[in-house]
Amino acid sequence: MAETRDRIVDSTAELFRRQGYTGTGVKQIVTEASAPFGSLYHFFPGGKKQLGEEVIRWSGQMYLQLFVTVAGDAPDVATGVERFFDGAAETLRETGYADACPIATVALEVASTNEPLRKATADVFDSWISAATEWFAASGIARERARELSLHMLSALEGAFIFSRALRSTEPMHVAGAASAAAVREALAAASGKA
Amino acid sequence: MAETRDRIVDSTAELFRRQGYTGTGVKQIVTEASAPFGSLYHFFPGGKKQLGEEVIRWSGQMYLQLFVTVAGDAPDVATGVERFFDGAAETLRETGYADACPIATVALEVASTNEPLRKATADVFDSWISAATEWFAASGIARERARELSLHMLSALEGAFIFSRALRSTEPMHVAGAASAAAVREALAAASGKA
DNA sequence: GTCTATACTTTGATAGAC
DNA sequence: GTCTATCAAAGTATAGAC
Repeated sequence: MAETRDRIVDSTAELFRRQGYTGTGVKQIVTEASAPFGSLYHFFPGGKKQLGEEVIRWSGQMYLQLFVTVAGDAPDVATGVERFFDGAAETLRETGYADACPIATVALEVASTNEPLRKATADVFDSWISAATEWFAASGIARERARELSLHMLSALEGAFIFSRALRSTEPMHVAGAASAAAVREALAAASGKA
Repeated sequence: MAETRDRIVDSTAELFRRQGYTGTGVKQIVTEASAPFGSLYHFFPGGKKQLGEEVIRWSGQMYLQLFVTVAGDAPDVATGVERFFDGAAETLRETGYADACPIATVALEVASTNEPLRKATADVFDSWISAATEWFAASGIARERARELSLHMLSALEGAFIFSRALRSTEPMHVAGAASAAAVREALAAASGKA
């Protein structure tokens, strides 16, 4: 079994993604993590706020890593995009439409109510956008176009999470994935045609 | 000044969209609505749950109406799409990135925790998808393609709200709007080419 | 319909023994 | 580091006078 501190972070991340920040209580966190109540305030003297910020940043890194692993293994970027969306759809189905983006719910909750946490979500999103932009650019797509593609793809992904979870259907995720992959293929064709 | 009941619904909708369901308290609602505390339970005997469900459905209708008004006035569907996204970006900027989708935050919060409210968000989303599909189909786009376009466009819209609010930037919304409009133009060209 | 007071529960957080 | 008891505040909801 992992360290107490790690279990707390892990459980919090899982609860945040399903119930959001305000919907998750510290008592529920320590119960889920099988951790002593006192340990939460031992490791996170700043309480729920400090824990929340750390979980947002950590979850964001993990999810970026997942993207790199799943999409980076594909033969080309368009296929990589499609695989990532299909994987997200499969995860949704397997978990009863619970496990989606680890920080989207929190991001919407705190955007207008909690500046430190909002900043944390913004930093995570910036890191995703930068990583995707670099990835597309490495395939020969002009940097400006690569950034637009990244923003549109990530927006489609996040929005598809909302629809798929609410409708309990993988259709929105599969459609968004196919459309995003198509946009990437087009950009690739335009880039190679120009070269 | 509007009726007490209407003010309660209106204020709740505004608070839900900024802070979500769990983040909004009934005391805050009546304060914001300048309504007597007892009136909330007079008009909504089912309490916060009943009020929440009604607000979700009402907000969803209002937002669909806004879409029809803004996008329906445009000379063609692609321009309509672009105008709606640009309008959303403008609203975000004007309100300090607070006023986005009226039910997205709630939808993510309740998707795995509150079945009646989840159902309400699903019904609203279904109505949006159907309306957009009909709208695209009326321009000659094949119904199946029209549905895909609708899902992708609405996903991009919702996702762009997340990024724009967190990053406090209209860029994601403008990019998503331009990309969605481009996809619609392509579908229109394919439809007229085939005819 | 309005308004106040209040009951009951849950929340985040702290103290202090071990 | 662990664990329990407990606090003050905020949450939802109800009762009853007006």
